[in-house]
Amino acid sequence: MAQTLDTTFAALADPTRRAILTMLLEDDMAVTDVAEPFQMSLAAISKHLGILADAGLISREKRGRVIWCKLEPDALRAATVWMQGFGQFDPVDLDAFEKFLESELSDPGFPLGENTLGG
Amino acid sequence: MAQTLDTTFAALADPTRRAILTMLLEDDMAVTDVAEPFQMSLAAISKHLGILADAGLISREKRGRVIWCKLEPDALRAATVWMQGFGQFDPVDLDAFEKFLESELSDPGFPLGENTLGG
DNA sequence: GTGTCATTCAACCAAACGGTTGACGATCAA
DNA sequence: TTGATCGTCAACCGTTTGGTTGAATGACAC
Repeated sequence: MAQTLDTTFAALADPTRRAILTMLLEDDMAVTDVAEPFQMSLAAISKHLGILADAGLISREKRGRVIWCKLEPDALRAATVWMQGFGQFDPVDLDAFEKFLESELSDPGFPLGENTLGG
Repeated sequence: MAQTLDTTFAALADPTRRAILTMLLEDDMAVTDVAEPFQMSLAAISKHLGILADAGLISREKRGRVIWCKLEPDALRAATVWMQGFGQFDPVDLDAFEKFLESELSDPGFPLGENTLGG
């Protein structure tokens, strides 16, 4: 909710959190399911989700006893504008990103828990 | 030099370091001159510059007894691609960035040392 | 050489970070 | 009501971060 460049970039600086965002790009997920591929405690994942939510990068909605996590890509807007201003390179190569996502989500992918996703 | 998303985003997460990058966008600068607008020690700024250099976001070249700092915007490429992949919004609004820079660099701008530049 | 300027290094500090465990409140199912 | 599941909270722990100070290095100027 803070929505500052500070919190946005800090949230993105952790590979576990980037991996979570990548998973949520596919579909909304319950907290337990988010935690499943990682070899760390549910409480740790819950903290990461809190940080992502504070940065506005995800939202959480409680339905029954399950909390659903949803990507909020608009939160990246300010940060993207900031970075593009420095980069000044040609239109970003989204094909490269697609390939990156494929290799991350499909194949060996998770379980991770340590360094992954370009970290 | 590390050039990972981890180090890039971590480097960008600090408002002082983003301010330094903004200054370097105007021109190359000596370490002492970089430090001048901030109300913190030269050693602290030197550390920040080290972090930016480790992330590949700046380079440092020694000429005589002066070390010149230079922006290396290409280091933002991987991070920009990553973020754009999530954002999926329309071409980024560079006009907004120009205005942002104006307001940051010209008017009250520095001295800062705490929270600034959208932090 | 002597001094001065530009920058980093080393040691230290408080606060924040990323993780753990165990207890807890809510919700569903029997 | 009892019990299992979902998720967070609270306390703790070791490491990292962002800052300080003072000493050390390197390069110019006299």
